[in-house]
Amino acid sequence: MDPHLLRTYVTVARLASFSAAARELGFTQSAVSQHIAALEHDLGMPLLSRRPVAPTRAGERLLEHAGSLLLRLEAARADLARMAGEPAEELTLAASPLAVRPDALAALPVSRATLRVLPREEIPVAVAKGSADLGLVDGLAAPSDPLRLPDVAPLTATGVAEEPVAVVLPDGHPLTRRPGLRLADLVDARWLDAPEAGLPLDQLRAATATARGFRPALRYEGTDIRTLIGLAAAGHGLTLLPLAPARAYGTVAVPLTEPRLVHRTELLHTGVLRGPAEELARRLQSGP
Amino acid sequence: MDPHLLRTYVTVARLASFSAAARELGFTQSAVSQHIAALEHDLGMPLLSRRPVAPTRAGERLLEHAGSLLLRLEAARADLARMAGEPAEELTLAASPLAVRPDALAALPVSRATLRVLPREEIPVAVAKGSADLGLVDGLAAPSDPLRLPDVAPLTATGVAEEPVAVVLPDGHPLTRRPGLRLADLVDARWLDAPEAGLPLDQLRAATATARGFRPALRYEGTDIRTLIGLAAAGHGLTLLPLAPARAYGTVAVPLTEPRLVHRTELLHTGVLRGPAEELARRLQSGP
DNA sequence: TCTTCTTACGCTCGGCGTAAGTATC
DNA sequence: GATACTTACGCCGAGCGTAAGAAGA
Repeated sequence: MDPHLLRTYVTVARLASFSAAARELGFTQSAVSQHIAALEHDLGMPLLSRRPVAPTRAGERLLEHAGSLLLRLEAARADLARMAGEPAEELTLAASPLAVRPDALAALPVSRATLRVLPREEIPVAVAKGSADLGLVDGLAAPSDPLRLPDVAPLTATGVAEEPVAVVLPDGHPLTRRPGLRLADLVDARWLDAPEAGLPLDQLRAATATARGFRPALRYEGTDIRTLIGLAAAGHGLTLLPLAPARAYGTVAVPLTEPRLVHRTELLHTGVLRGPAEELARRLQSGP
Repeated sequence: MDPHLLRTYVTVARLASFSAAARELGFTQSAVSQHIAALEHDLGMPLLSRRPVAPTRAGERLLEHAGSLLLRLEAARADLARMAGEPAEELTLAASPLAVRPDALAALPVSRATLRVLPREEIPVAVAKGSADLGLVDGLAAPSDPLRLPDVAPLTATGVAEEPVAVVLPDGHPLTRRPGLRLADLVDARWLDAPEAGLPLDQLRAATATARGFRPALRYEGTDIRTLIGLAAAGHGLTLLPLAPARAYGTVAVPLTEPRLVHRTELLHTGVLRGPAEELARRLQSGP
């Protein structure tokens, strides 16, 4: 279970070829063969079927383990490396689309900073790997509950903002008049499926015992919120957004009152913060 | 960052001695010295201060990473090993104290089974490492929300039971008459601190923005629920328990209505279930 | 027959133990 | 000076590449 062997294993599995993996890793194909043989011998079972090269059942399972193992290994190295060098002049902030609020933008230093917008799940990974110094993630949670983040490495999360969530309705929709909406009112509605730009609807599923999942309508794969709101306003389906951006373009959005959920933003970082990263973190936390 | 080196490192750090670690690991003390030197060279920084042997700041951080890393490595091996051998006759069920309900006990096979009661946090670890085939964990959650479990390895969790939670009150307590209690009514109360037997109060803290933590009273370190109830009935402090056990001994317990939380029990297992484990899992899931 | 993985074999280097060295209590 | 970690050095084995072998398309 040497990480080197695991690394070759996942590469072989991904490329479905010993020789291609060898090229990518800079080994001879013989070495790759020996790696796999060693791993299979160590675990006492075949991991790959040959011709065509495909993981066995056990191999599939190993891939799940290996992924997070190698990620954590990389995270540990990156974390320690950050402690060694000097405070680092340049700064990278990774944020999910809805986590970027005006006050966060105001806190950014004018130069030597990069703002990288990524899908929600990739934020913790980016911070863990060290490809970002700080992360801003958003999500749905009960008021003052922490977000459910995949713990990909020992990261520290601190809440920086909470605000109500609202359902964006097309102009003239019958529910427009209401001051607040319950999710139960909307079980028959069609929802926009926007995994990158919108809020994760699957977190709502648990809350609504009545609804057996959400009926998806159009799917939007971009990260632009304005487009998402446009789609909702055009009647392609409902979408859930934090109240402020939901109403930013003059669209009609009604707060969601039941279940009681808030849009929460958390700041993610590793153990020690120094230099510009520390400065930015302080400003983001005291910001709103 | 070879796992062998990490293992040596955590051992040295734990024992605060190179030579003691060498004895425990079956190496010469010279080899241990070389391991640490190799690790420090690889990461480019000192990890341990010598005389006395103690982790540096970076070393402390590495310990956090190394712990979960080695655990996951062990979990991966155990998981794969379980897929290889035959379905295994003996069966071990690890459960937290409050997860063991009468219906779970009824589902247990009469022989060749072990029921191991452990503190809540150790259940996922036991299942991951393979020292238990199945796990039953309990905790507090919003209705039909999954529990927040530390993801120590790719485990599958399925809900098996949910029931109301109640506050155990001493006889004659002023709040006894009420049909239901809100946590806000109880912020001034003293709570029993029973991390192993009781429910995790820290999960409540987030829910009560008003209360700045709970005022702890007596601390109980055992796992026996009857004792815990006895302490509460004797007026040593309040305690939170699932409704049924809370009232099992004729004690006064009032359901908690706000925040809306349930006592949830989940079944934990790894990817594939075979033999008696599969049988038991099915019975536990359909049980209540 | 060509491609692709496996096996044989030799070489090199990593890693362990023995033993000598060094620093701290 | 005793204890505990480090360094020197030699030996063995792990792991890589070259090259030959086997098996499927």
